[in-house]
Amino acid sequence: MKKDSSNILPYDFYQRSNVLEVAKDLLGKVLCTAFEGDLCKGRIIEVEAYNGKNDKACHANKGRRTARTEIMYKEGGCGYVYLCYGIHHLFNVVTNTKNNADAVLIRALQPIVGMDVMTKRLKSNNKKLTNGPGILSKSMAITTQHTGIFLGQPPIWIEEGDVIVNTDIVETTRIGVGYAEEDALLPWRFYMKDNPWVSKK
DNA sequence: CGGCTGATTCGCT
DNA sequence: GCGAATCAGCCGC
Repeated sequence: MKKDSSNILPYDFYQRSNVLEVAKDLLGKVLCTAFEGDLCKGRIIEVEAYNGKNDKACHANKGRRTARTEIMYKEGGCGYVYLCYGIHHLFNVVTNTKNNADAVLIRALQPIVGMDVMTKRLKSNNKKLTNGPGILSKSMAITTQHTGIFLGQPPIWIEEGDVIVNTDIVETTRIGVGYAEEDALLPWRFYMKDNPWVSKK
């Protein structure tokens, strides 16, 4: 039997100091959005960790602050959404405490609720709805205007998922961060082994 | 201020 | 398998 709203993740889940731990724990959790009455839910299948000022792949590397990255310095539990390649809205979860600019990029979901709405939002057909960071944001209707909002209530929140059993977690390098020199080699991408919703192949 | 690059995706040469 | 779409941030002039 499912519980109701009480299974929304508490903020102390996000505010732990080890972003790798939070990233792995987010696998299997359920990302939810509710815009204009359209409820959508997706199980988190794939994530990447970004470790604030010590990570050359992170926008907040060396403590950089701009209007965009300012969100990552907030306390854990809010969303950081930014525009990539001028087109795609990428959704991250801010972790750690205030002024520790860590974040977890949500890279892929397994749709659970609202596939019809997602399909309508994408316009283009015969594609998977949520197997990449840009496309999942589009399916869930998340945009840069939602950056900075907290994830404890509608329109965007994250719920407990089923307990993960008999599923291996693959740890490997992050995607598209070749510019990060030695940090590009860190095994900070996590996904469920053999899950068909993982991005790329 | 111009030019380049990117945590990507889609469509077609 | 390559390039366009198209914008925020950074660096050099």
